Amino acid sequence: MSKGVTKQRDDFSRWYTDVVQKAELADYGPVKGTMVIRPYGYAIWEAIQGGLDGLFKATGHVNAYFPMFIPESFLKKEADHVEGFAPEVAVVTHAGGKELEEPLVVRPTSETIIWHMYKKWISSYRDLPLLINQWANVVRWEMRTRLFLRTTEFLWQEGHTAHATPEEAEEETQRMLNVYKTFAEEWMAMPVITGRKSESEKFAGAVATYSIEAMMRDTRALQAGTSHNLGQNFAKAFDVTFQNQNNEPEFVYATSWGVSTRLIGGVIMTHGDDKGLILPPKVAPYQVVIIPIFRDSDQKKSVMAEVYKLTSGLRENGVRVKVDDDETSSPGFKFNEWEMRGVPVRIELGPKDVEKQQAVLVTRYNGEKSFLPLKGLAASMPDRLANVQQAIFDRALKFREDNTHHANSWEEFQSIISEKGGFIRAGWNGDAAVEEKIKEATKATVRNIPFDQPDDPGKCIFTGEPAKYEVIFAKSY
RNA sequence: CGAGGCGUGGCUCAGCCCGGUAGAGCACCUGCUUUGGGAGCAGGGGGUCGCAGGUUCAAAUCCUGCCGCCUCGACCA
Repeated sequence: MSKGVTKQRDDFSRWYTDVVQKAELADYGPVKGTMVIRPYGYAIWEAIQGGLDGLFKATGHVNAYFPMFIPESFLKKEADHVEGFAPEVAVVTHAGGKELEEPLVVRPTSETIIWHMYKKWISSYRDLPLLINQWANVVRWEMRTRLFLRTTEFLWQEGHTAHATPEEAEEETQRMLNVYKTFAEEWMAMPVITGRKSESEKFAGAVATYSIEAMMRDTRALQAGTSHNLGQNFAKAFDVTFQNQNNEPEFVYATSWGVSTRLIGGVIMTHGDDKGLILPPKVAPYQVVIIPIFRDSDQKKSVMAEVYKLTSGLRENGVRVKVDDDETSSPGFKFNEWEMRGVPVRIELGPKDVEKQQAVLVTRYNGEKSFLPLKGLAASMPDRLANVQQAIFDRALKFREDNTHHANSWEEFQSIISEKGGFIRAGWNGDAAVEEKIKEATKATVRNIPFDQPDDPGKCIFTGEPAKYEVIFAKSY
């Protein structure tokens, strides 16, 4: 591993790829656009899965698994859906040494196969709601790819629910969007704006799409999760009806919602600095790394005795701790290495510390160094980690606020986008053609229409007409 | 698909113009000395120069074709 990474200020994209590879989160696969998620990166994903899965279960969902191969004809059953996904599906035409009777598509998302199955499982209002989630991989043949942010194959979870009324479906759609908001903010320390997507950006086959949008450290926007109200579109396409309490047949109402390994990209770009990753304690594979320091075997003995005592104390307090006792690399090397990997807290313990019964503690996000008595250190760690978690959230929120602007005229809008970047809150008349023109002129798009609306959305930034909403404009990933 | 660029040890690249023993830094291995912010010295292993043809006494180097990758545009969690 060579020293350092490209500075964020010099080239943010290169900084990102450098960090991903040097922190050993991921590497490129041999097929264009594919990604190998390395153990350290996968451990972050496991922490994300663990947190989200708990929130899904707490809201009544259960996990299941549906096949990766879908008959090509399924995809064609919903008009918008096929139109949206056809260009990016991988199709299997040969298998078992023969050409297949019907080609199979590798799922780009699972609505079609799931609704095919739901038809078999739903017949009465008593079968509803049906609240299923799956953790899976999906494949979308994208033209331009970037590790974690957009890869040909990626890991995600997709929730697919079935309801008896449109109100229930809408309620579920919003509930899960809020689960995503809670997770993003409380686990990943990534502040997000919830809102509805414009017609042009909504999911292929949805009635309405809602999203959480976060700001990265280069002030661009990242769509970090989406929740869709699918109405009866898929129920109609797959003929899924239930008998209601009046003994009448009715099409089922659907939702789907998902987040992906893109979240890892989000956490990197929300908190990272020129020394590398900064991980929120709640999703960090290791929350504390201990680096023992010694010269000879006598020192090693006394230092390691304290290290093991401290380690077991931390574990008893529920802290994920790593002891880096590799004797082939120097302490200085390890400091840099674990900073690159974003471990929230580093503890140095050497002969001087054993003598004084103290340890050196350095917090990653601000580089603060303190000397603390060994006594009580382990017990205080959960609180310290909680403080770090809160501090990096606050810092990210302040960054977003500092880089969110209001524009009152088209000229002002253009100059903000070209000179400052960031989010712009501005009025929009809701016209897709206007949205497209703004995109052509500035590359900024409507990220979402925030739920949090002012009493008067003002005038449309482009046409000057009365605005329908105040929306978030930004350049995005 | 349109426009540029690049393929040489694991990585980053030099060498190519002007044909003649395949190199550097990092990484790796061994030994000794080191270890509180990316240790030092000594020794060592590792490359069909993307692939296939051609020119030549001789090709990493010149010519032709093919393949792959990267950057920028049209698609997107």
